[in-house]
Amino acid sequence: MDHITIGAMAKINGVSEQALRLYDKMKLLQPSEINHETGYRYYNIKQCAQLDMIQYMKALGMNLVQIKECLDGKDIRKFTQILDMQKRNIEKQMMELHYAKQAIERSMESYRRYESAPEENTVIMEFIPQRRIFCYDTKINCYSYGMDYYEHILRSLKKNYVLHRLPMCYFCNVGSIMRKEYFQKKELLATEVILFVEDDFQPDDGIEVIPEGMYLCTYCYGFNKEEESLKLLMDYITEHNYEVKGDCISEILIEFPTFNNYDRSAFFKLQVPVKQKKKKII
Amino acid sequence: MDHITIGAMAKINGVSEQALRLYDKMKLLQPSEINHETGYRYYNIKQCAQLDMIQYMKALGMNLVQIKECLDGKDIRKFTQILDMQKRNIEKQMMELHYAKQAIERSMESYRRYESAPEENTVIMEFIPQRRIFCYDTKINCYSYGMDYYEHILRSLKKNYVLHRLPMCYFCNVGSIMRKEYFQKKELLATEVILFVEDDFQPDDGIEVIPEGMYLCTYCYGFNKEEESLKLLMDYITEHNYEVKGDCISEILIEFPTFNNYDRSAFFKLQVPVKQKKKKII
DNA sequence: TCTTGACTTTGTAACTGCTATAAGGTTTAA
DNA sequence: TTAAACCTTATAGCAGTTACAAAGTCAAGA
Repeated sequence: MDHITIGAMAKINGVSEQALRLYDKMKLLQPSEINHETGYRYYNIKQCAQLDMIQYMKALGMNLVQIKECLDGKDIRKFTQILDMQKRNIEKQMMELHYAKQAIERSMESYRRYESAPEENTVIMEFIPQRRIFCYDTKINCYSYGMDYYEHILRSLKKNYVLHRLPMCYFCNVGSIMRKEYFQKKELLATEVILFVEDDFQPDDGIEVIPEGMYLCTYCYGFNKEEESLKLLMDYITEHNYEVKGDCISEILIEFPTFNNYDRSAFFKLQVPVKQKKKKII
Repeated sequence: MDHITIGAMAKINGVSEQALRLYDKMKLLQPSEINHETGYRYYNIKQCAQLDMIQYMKALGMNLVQIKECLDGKDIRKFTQILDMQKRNIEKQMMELHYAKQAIERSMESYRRYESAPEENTVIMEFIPQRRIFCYDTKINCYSYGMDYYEHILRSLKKNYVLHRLPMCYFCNVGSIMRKEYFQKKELLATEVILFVEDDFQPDDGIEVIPEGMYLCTYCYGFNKEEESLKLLMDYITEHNYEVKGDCISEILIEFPTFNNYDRSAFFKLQVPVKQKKKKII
């Protein structure tokens, strides 16, 4: 049978008629015969081979133009070149999906923590595993300027961030870090904003490792509560005779959609690594 | 500064102006102020928070409509629902990329083998590792009908294939399998067409495991050479006193783009597992 | 004040690989 | 003969931009 109508051809190959018409127009696969009075397209069964090839190349992620080049070029070398390119392409896409998936999981985790978080103004001890952060020093104290300035700092982080080719999906879970010395002196001074990144980022320029350990934590809602909560944490440590072991991190667990289009509102987790000063040896 | 022009807003956030105009039109992010005489849009620095949210959601793979729903809904539960959906979505996409990548690697491997293949009409011994195939019994002898019929068989395989939800990218590396009994009787009878699939397919309905082992192989170019080569292999086995250990596989390593739009042309590898009949015990 | 250049506005088309629809002509079988 | 099932072309739509064109606005210097 070498008189297959477009509908039949579509059916036996699992393609739509429109797709076949498109391939005709693009000269990817032209019917072996056209009735010039009616305009009807008729295919030959052997043309299925070409269609198989097209579908296979499509499955490899090639676009129609590339496929055309390949088939027109009549050069199998061209095909392998495109395969090579396509492979790198796919690896890149997989990387992106990988990051997106991690970001989603991180978001879900944050949401769960938000739902089961303790009350505000309570301090609790938590074990926190090792994490990695991307650190950006703004040289300006986050606590000495208002929210407007903070926005500008974030914009600058965003730029720096793109510069380091980090995937955009990490742009939740922002935070700031108050170095140990200032925290101990109860001085509200933090010049660095941070982003939590996955373990596949190697510690290098900008990437820092935060060690695992016991942390004293407190949770609060809203930017205006942050300073108050920090002071709470500082006082708690003095009162209960803890020793500060490292930097204090102010982590945004969830940032809420800004409903009114203006005010940022977020759920914070403040955390500082400690150990008991006068521990009894059992 | 609450009088940021669209260009400035675009720059500090790494977005295009057109994107901002689109967000305005879609009511995703509308400028805080519009000069009704000039039509100029002016943004407030605090609106960056909303833009961050949009960019973050986009990075998670959400589309603009979903983002709008999320932000409009003012419901964080909606967000987690979409996250959940998005996660499954990403996993599916990763699966597809995984298959596409495997298919590309398989193609590249085939191409390398094609380039370094031995001459036609020579028989060589090869060790071949375990493989999995998807098997489809056409109930019709591939060798008793012409190419037109073969095309129909392939169409039917394609359908069956889609039915089993195998990714389309395996539709290269087609082949046929001649069962041991017929091969031994030198009877050209094969009713099953096959596809090689990855190891992640569990042996079940349609999926069969081909054991590793030593295979006698011969390579040939073109469908018309296949029968001849099969006979060569059969005779070689008799002459050299080998014992057939399993089914004979006729594998298409590369199918060439059908340049003339008609004739299928391919590079075959015929292979049959054997052992020496009268092996000396050393 | 005029000019220049950098900005802004709106609107349209293009991109990809189709799908969907409409309005109308053809084939086939009862 | 007539209806069903097919075919044709042409158009719009999708999503998220990008890339124009044509025209209006702003700020600074001569």
